[in-house]
Amino acid sequence: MKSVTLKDVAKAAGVSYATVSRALSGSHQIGSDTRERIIKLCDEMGYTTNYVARSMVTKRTGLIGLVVPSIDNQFMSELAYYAEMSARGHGYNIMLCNSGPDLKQEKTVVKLLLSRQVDGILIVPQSPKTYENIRAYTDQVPTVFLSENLRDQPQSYVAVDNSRGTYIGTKYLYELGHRDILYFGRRHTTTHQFRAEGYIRACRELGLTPRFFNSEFTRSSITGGYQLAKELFAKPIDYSAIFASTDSNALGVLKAADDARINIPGQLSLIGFDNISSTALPRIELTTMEQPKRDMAVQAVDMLRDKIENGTQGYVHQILMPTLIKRSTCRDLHAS
Amino acid sequence: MKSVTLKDVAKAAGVSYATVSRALSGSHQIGSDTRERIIKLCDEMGYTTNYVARSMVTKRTGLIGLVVPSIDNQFMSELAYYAEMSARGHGYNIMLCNSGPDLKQEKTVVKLLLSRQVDGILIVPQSPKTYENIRAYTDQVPTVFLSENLRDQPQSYVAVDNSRGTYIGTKYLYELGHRDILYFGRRHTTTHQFRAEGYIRACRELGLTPRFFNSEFTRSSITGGYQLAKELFAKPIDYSAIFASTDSNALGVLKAADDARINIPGQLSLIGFDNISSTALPRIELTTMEQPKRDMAVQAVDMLRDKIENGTQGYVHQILMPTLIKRSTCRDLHAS
DNA sequence: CTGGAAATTGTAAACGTTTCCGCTTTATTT
DNA sequence: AAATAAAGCGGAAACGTTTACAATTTCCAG
Repeated sequence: MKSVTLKDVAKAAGVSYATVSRALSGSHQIGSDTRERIIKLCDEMGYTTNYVARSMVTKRTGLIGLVVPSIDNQFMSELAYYAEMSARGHGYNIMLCNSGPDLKQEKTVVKLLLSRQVDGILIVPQSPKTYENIRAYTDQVPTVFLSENLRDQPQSYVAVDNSRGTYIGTKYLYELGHRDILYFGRRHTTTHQFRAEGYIRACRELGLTPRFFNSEFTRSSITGGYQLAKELFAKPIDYSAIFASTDSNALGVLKAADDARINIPGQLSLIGFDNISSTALPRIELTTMEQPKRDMAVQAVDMLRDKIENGTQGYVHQILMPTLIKRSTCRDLHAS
Repeated sequence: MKSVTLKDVAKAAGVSYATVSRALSGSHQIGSDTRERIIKLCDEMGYTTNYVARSMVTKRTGLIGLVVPSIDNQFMSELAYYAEMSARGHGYNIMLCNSGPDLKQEKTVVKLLLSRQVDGILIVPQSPKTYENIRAYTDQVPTVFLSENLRDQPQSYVAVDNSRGTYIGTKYLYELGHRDILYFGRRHTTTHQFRAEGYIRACRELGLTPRFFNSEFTRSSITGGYQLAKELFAKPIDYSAIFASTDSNALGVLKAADDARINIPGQLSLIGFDNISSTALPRIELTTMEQPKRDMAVQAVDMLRDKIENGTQGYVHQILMPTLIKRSTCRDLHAS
């Protein structure tokens, strides 16, 4: 269990341990012959550098805290995958924390991460309140927010252009011949305010009347969407398409429609937002607006690295473009 | 950016920093009046203990390395969720690493985790070769394997009773009236050997003839299952049910069946294994064998904690029971 | 009062690195 | 050949804790 340290190999090599350190760090303050000899020796003795000790003196841990509401969520686990791969490629490791549904836990894990001396924090907020919830810590450590637009907040984030996403999506529905489009789902977070705005803007341009069906309390989950859709389908259907604020919500709509024997896309078209992997499943094939998760994750760690390594101050809002993924839930009304 | 240390609050309190340390560690080597005074002061000054420095002297980091082939996989992200929650509840944090598809990367991340001085490693193997791949490290740090049975290996793991799972599943199909059941998918990892064995055992008892359709190379993915099922459905269908080795494979079968206009469960019944969350989706509703992911994760971290905290030697194989989740892809042949 | 045990606090070492500073030794220039 | 520069290496401090040990104070019995 006792591992070999710098001192051990120094003794074996007959040099000071400063020399061993230099040999390994690729410093040019050392002769190439001794360097090779020492490196070979380290290899033989099975030496691996102790990051904890190194961190002690360099004041850098090479650790990035990743806090997500819940890693068992397709959107976040995809983000986490790309973030970890990218971070590790640049010499960082990821400390994963679930912040759960309540603000207290979110604050707790952020504090914990600070205690752990992470070099930076990547956080996908659990709610719009996250910003003020952890405000006290964001100036103690480089932080970038992921996937939730904070509108005018002095914080760095990368997010998709949500407004543009719904704009593109409703325009697509219009081109397919739809004139009565219902916007369904969430509206209360900033992300969803943006999405609602894009929808409204498109309606204005297209001469359509925006219509909403939403509830303050529905969560972005399948069951949340299902329950709300149940209510919706109890009433007469005087629209030809639904724009769901979220893929999960759309999946709930799909389920409720099946229950009510409403044919999608035969009687009703449906489009979602996010392009979570479930949407591509057989029998689902949901048309949706894709969030470029890979780019988002990669750019977020790049942004964070810049703050960490160059001490970049200020904040930047990185907005990525969503793209339309055409699948099978939207009917072309022009077609026979 | 400069944070307040023990020395700072010691100076402010007019005591030595050993005293401050004792006040915070809840040691009873200290007067309760000074303790309270110091704790209050720490709070006011915003002191948080530096885990890196603490680790230096305690030789414990409170870090658990979690290595998974890919976190953006429903099964693993669920496991990761419960593992992180449970670990944090016991004072540990999770360092997340994707090991990808190749053994080299898996070895690399394990080495990295050792350098990081993690107290233990939780690993879901990417292949049966994982065991020997990281054998050199498993005696340097407490390690428990997750979800892949290693049969007689001297390593601790927690896994589901795969053999029993397929046994229960095929018995269920039998009770529904099925007499020709095809086992579809993977067979080459130990996990899948067990699954195949359970299927064979049930067939023997029931007087059925085991039949396999598999390929050495199909991966446990939807597309892998899809491609293999394409081949399968090119031939005549002389069986009434398919037992897919994996939910993902089953989803591939579903897709291929839809393509081939084979009605599931009308013409063909289908059962999977794992109960990944996609199986519960509307229009999918796959009948499957559930792996108790939460229990698996929790027990794995308990096992690891025992090794870490009590220095428990030896190894233990923890086998959990799978349960049948009846949904809509298996037809009851007795019913009208 | 006094002796000594118990309670409280201080001192200092240790953990394994990195890095600044200075001392040799060798190479280069004039 | 002397003077100067450069290269290679060792010594030692520092990072922020915990903890064994020593020192001091408090308290109570005799």
